[in-house]
Amino acid sequence: MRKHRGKPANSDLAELVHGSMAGELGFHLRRGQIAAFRQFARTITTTEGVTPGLYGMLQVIANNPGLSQSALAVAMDVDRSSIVKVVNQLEEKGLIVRDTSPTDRRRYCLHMTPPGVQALARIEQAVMRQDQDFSARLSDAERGTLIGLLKRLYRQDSETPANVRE
Amino acid sequence: MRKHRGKPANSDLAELVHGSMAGELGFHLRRGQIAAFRQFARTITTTEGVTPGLYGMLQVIANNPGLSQSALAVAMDVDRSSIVKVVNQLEEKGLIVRDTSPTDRRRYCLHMTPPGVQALARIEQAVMRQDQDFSARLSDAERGTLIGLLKRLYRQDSETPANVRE
DNA sequence: TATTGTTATACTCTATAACTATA
DNA sequence: TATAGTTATAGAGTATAACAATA
Repeated sequence: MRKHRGKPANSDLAELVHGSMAGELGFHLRRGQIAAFRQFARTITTTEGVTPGLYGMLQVIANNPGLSQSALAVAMDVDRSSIVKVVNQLEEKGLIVRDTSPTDRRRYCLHMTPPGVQALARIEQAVMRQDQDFSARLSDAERGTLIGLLKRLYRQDSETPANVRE
Repeated sequence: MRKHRGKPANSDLAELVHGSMAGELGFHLRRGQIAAFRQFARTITTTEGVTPGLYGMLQVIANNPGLSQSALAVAMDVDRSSIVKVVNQLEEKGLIVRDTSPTDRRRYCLHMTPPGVQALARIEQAVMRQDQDFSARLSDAERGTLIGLLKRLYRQDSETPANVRE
């Protein structure tokens, strides 16, 4: 998580021109996402020690109990080797457990622990509050519009037919 | 830049539930941005060898000729020590030059080279085309609405009074 | 004293490849 | 043969701290 630095002391940096990027959707998307990460870091990560990625992982485990590490890796869109350390951390924190699968001894079934469920419930409240604060400048209707437009954007990426490999 | 892997072979991963994240703006913002990065990687990075960050840096240099490395660092929101390697790369590629400042011998003035200008013009065309493709599912009006809503979101982050340090 | 660019160093996140134990 | 989890290793990308030259 990058630390958020304040405004620069150099006032001659204030009026930088961004050229054609000002018209690019990707540019504004990136900036919006960076702003969202920052606010998450200021509020949730500082108080709960959980990054957006870790929070997402907890939500996926909580909402899909018993899923394997490989399944979690796909859900998080990272390699399964990259999942190991993170799952270790969540386990060491006592938030989740690796149950051995009764049917396949290669595989772990990931579950929340009772303290994990409790922690997630608390974090979830904070995240939802923070998310509302973040979009405080938008009306409820505008917020809904924005989410709807974003979904239509990124779904084009995930609606590739499953039998087609790139 | 992360490589984009195709759909998983495991079909049991298709229906993962995301719980309360489905209602969080930050979640959809992140997914939208990841999708945008991916398309950029598929198109621009593959053909031009330029990441979104490098492209942004070239645009800032091109549109603010003579700026210092420190100014560029502020514009990119990274530490000035992190800028050195990237500026080296752009210089080695012959896209920019470090001119010594006539008034301050500590400082470099960054400028595009003629080949750099040419390369950026070509990349910019590709980026704008790619950006249009990315939002092909939106009408022009919807695209404008989306950009407008995003601006209102992230500007709350940058409209902090300059004299207030966090 | 403060600032600019630089270097050394470390940390995080991620990927690739190879290994093991299962299937 | 293929899959699940793991390890070793490497590469981005970034930060912090300290330094020399200059202001």
